[in-house]
Amino acid sequence: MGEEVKLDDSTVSDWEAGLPSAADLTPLSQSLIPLELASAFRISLDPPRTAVDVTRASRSTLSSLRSAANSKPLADDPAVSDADDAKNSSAADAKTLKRPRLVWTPQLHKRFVDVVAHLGLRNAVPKTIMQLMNVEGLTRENVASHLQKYRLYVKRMQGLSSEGPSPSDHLFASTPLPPQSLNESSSRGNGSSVGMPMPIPMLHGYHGHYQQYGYNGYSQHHMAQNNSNC
DNA sequence: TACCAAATAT
DNA sequence: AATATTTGGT
Repeated sequence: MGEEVKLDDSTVSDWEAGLPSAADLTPLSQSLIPLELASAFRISLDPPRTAVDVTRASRSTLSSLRSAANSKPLADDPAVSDADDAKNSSAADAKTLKRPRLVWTPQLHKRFVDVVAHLGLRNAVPKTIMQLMNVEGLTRENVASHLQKYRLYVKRMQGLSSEGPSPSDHLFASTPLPPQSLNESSSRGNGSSVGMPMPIPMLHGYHGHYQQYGYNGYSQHHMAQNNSNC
């Protein structure tokens, strides 16, 4: 109850405003204690950190700040502004960096299903789905992998119509099946029909620029049972 | 290049 | 078990 600390990119940017520039700081990859001193006083030095470590650490920091502010401690946030990241570690490593495994929370999965339903199963391909979901940090591969499983689930469910989902279907079963949306224009190869004025009324909700879907590196353990039914 | 299903890896 | 990655094909 009460006390909601709004924490977004602009807030973080404000904090960063007064800070020394990266050039003024000793790189984290470099030890603050000279080697000789360290050994003289038996100070154990931290192992050297790579740029990847540093980037991961700052992701993690921002991530935990956001989830704390969210009072939604169970789901972390993928959204680490790459605007800032890009300054530090060159643009190249957005690809190079090993992201934590994506966790398909019920919210994230719901968004996925909404988009797929909107496109119709025939037009729903990974790239388009990813774009329409508009979740920062979500990759085409993430979506492709999930889509593959989802298709199997749908096929399985259609085969055995009128039968309840298997107990192993937790996630998929938590979202109603796309009402046979095998519709929509079947043009593959050039999907420019999507994204213009009329389409996608159903994707509400996201006025803000950020999402707090579950991405999240560690602890997949306790994921709360978030079964929101309409 | 994107896509796909299947197999396989983590 | 859930997600990622590889493979071999369109």
